Amino acid sequence: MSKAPPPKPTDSELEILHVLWQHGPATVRAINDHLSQRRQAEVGYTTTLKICQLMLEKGLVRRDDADRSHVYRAAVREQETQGLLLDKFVDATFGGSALKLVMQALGSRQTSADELAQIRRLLNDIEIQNSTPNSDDDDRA
Amino acid sequence: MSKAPPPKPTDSELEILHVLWQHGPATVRAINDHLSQRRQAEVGYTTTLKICQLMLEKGLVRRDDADRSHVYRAAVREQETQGLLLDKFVDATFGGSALKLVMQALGSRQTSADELAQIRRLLNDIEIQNSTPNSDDDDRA
DNA sequence: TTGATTATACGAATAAATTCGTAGATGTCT
DNA sequence: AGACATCTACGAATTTATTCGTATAATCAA
Repeated sequence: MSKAPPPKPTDSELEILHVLWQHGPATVRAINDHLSQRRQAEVGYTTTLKICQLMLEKGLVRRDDADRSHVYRAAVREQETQGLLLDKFVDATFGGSALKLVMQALGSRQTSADELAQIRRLLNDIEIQNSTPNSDDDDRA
Repeated sequence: MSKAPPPKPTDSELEILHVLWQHGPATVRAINDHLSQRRQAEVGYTTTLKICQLMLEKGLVRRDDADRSHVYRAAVREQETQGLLLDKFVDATFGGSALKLVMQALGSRQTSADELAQIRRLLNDIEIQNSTPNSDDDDRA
């Protein structure tokens, strides 16, 4: 039991993860450029560097330091991380009820017909899976 | 322009708001009892008191100090507050895409048939509203 | 009345997240 | 080589959230 799972990223860390997920491995310089663009104000270079270093210690990113400009890449998957954050958020804000969250998200917001269709498709898939319960047991039958 | 809208509550503040939303106006003692129950560890009484006082300054709660034991009540509505928090969360975690959030919430989670039915009903309502866009204009047609 | 209980107010310690300055190493250009 | 730019490492200031101790006032019980 030597590996602790990476902790929940903070807001700033999540912002950097978004850049890495979207653009792939990048130097601190490149990350900083993206962040500065995405915001209204400039971000200090050493600020970004510091957060990258902290993320490395936490296991949220890995880095290749073969060259002088180290290259960082995400060490956590986008969906898994979002799922982790979502769990916490649902607990804290909606008392653990994912249904309430979905209702709120869909109800108080403009949703296009295309998006609604996607959700319907997902609902169908889920119901199919629910009616075909154990797919991991009968693969050797 | 004298009133600033109440700010986003912190995690602890949200926990207190949950108590007030669920049980109505309450003294610090009562709030503290609920919090202590809801958690594993005890919460210091003055900790709860302090947060209530800060929430009062922020406009998140109001209080009746007619009696010696002041009575606090929520000054923000549950749905509005959840909507506010949800917006921030969707921006930070899903790049502003409520669809991704819903897909993640439904996809990586056990959802009962009953809940799925509720969501379907909501989808139907939304589509009806989308296809009857301006209900406040054509009611005199 | 006097002592114990319970309340509020206030200050401050602690912890976490964010920010940036500075030092020193390395690389580049002329 | 020498001047200048760029990178990492590190320390520290700042801010925010959380926690609780202590002082003081009000209430209650004997």
